[in-house]
Amino acid sequence: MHKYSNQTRHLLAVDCIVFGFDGESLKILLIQRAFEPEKGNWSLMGGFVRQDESLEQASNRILKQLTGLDGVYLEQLHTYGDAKRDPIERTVSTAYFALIDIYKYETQLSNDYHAEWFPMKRVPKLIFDHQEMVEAAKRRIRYKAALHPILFELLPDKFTIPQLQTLYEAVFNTTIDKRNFSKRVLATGLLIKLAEKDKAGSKRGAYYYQLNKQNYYAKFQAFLNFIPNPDTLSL
Amino acid sequence: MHKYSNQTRHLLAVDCIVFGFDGESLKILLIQRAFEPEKGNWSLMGGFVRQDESLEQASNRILKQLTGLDGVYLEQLHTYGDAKRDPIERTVSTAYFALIDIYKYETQLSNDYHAEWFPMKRVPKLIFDHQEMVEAAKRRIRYKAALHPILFELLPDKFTIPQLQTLYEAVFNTTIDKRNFSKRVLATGLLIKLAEKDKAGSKRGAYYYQLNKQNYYAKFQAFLNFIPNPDTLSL
DNA sequence: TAATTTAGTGTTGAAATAACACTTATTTTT
DNA sequence: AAAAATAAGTGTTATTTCAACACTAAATTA
Repeated sequence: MHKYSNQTRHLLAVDCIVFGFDGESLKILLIQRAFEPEKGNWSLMGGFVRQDESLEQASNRILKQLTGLDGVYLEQLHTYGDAKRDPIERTVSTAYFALIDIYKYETQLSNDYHAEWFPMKRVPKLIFDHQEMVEAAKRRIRYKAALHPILFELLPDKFTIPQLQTLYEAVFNTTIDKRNFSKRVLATGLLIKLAEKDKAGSKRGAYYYQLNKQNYYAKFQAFLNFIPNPDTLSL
Repeated sequence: MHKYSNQTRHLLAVDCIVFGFDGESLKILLIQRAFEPEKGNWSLMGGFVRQDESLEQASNRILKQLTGLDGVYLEQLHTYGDAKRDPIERTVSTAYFALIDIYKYETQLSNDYHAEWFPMKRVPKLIFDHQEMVEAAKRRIRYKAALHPILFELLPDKFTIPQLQTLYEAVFNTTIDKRNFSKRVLATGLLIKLAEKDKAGSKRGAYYYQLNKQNYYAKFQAFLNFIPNPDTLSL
């Protein structure tokens, strides 16, 4: 029995903007919608919120369905509540953005959902207001990454400084002086240098680093100023 | 007729965290809940989202009901969707925070809603998860105000630099050197000095300033670094 | 063994920031 | 009418941070 009688009830959904980094560019995982309307068109992965499920549970469930991954960095982005945003029936949707290690993504799932990675710069036309959600997610990841060390979530456990720099350059669509960059990131105290080298990326090989988890959690909220002149970039 | 059949429908609400500044401390407007459960206990002002109303429309409607104000600075904070957050019946609530000029607030409305201003540091126990919403709003206003000029929304059209400084000191719970503060804010190019003085606050009187609206909108998104060492403050 | 490729590192000038104290205008008190 | 009290307003300097800049080292390939 409903106890707040007389109040309208609404459909509630979550949509996930999934970011990955392939060493080259920042990418977003999209699916081809399986049903009408807009069947076959590109869309974010989403789903309805169930009766006894929190929004976080719903988004984690949907993310797991799509990627096979658990325990992913997931952050609530914004709730989209325009009465006309879904042409079928009014649906309010909370968008979450996720940062995953693209190499942990289970690619066989791509087939199930007709999923595909698109470079951030070449996102196709999307259904409903998903375009707007993606734009907001792009702004948010840049905003947040300029101040907090979230981009490590996109890398594997072991990574090199040149890889990290390429990631920052991709996210901010800029180039950074490598001497200044390495000084800056090492000064955060977030990195632990390993003895091992990555021999794949270059002839000489670059040392692997891993996150100092303790410092990472401790300093996460501080303004780290990872990026020179965030002002001058169009965030 | 429902077209996404089989999907659960949910109650949807908005709750508003209303900030004001009385020249002394940052305050939050709370109401005494008018009905059971928790009747008479302190609560945020909120209400259900109607059938054909967006979340923005709902929050503006509720804010107007409570304060008499239109066109207020209103920003979506977060959506709270825990299945058990409302003990009566599952309700998902999107929290908005509002910044108002406390002297434009129509105080006769206080009676209708048993509303009262509470200093940010002395917020009473609140119903449901409203405490958590208020904490999130406090973090957000600091985070945002450290980088963007939102606090002007709390001041009247004409204000003095000492008033502005008191506001920043209240929000960040710190003291700021007044020479450095005035250099910093004047350097933003956001202020226009008026010929008139405010004679109320001091014997000598302080010059009034007003916002340069054009620069305000143009520079709003830039990282203005309004606050020295935002790191060292517990944001 | 010479050539190629990418990793790794230090210094210096410029700009931003933080620390600091006195004078001025006005009102209130004596 | 003069003195005291109060808050406003303003500049300089040392320190820190930031941006600009180029060569050497390690390993592979030709």
